[in-house]
Amino acid sequence: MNIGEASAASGVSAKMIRYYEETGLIPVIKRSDAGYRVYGERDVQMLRFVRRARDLGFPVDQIGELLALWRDTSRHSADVKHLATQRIDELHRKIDAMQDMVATLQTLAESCHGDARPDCPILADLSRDEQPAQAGPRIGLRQRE
Amino acid sequence: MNIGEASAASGVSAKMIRYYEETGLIPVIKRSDAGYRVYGERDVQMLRFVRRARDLGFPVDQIGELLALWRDTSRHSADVKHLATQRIDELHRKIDAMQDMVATLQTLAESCHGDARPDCPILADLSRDEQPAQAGPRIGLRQRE
DNA sequence: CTTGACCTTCCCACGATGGGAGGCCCCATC
DNA sequence: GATGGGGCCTCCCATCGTGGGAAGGTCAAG
Repeated sequence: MNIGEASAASGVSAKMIRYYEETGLIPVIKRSDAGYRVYGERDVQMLRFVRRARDLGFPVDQIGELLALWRDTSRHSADVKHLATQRIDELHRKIDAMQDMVATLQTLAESCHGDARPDCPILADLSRDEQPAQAGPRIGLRQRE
Repeated sequence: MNIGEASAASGVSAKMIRYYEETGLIPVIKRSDAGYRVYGERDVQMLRFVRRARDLGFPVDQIGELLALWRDTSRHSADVKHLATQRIDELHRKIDAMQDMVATLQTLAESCHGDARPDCPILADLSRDEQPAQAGPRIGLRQRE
């Protein structure tokens, strides 16, 4: 099976399959005489595994760990469960942060007339003077600083 | 005020201030004879505005719109409110998606013993065969082997 | 044998951010 | 006036996951 078929069967784009191989997330695949990558059923299964895990929001390094556990038939299910619950905790933290943002935005939006007048507390709040020193528990989806 | 002071006063790193200027999010700042960027109070206020909006998770292009509204003293507060409520909706959608992930992960984790045995439904589920949602109409894929 | 879908590698781009090199500039201290 | 250190400048590179595209080799069907 060539990369195109493997892509169609796994739902991972050919670009990303090559990228995963290059970065070591998945092992180097054997080649045909012409240099084409040749995939087997097991490889497709592995790619599907990666895609599902990405869909669930696992970061790539965690997927590497999951893959290692998947390949290791003597692995402890506790290890897998640990990664899953860890991921659940992370998601909860992000959800909380986003709910905080929603609350702030809602407060601001409610105090904004929403008419043709130019005064809007949202803009006033955004530029208000505050102490930027204690950047605080940097809510937000990106890991900055 | 030089960029370092503006950075400290606004909470935006000097790197990012230059980046925002380069990408047009904020206007080009005037320079001293030596080529140093020189900031005024109003500029610092603008940078604070940007940082606050980033903290609230606004994507950069939306911040550009907000900034335009902020500068435009004749703007309609309805425009601002619209952006805010739009952002609230987006956040709600993301929160829902993440809660779905949490639910899936929790179901999987609950059905995993979490002991030393190698069988764990999480791994089985991740590699299970499913219809990969056919990424697109890939014309004429050759069927070999 | 031609055609064209497919494969290969390599380079570029995004968005937002940080790191660092190499080179000016400014001010304080000697 | 000279020297030193720290701030500033512009570039380049890296991240992370993904897509786009060019240039060129391969393969199967007509």
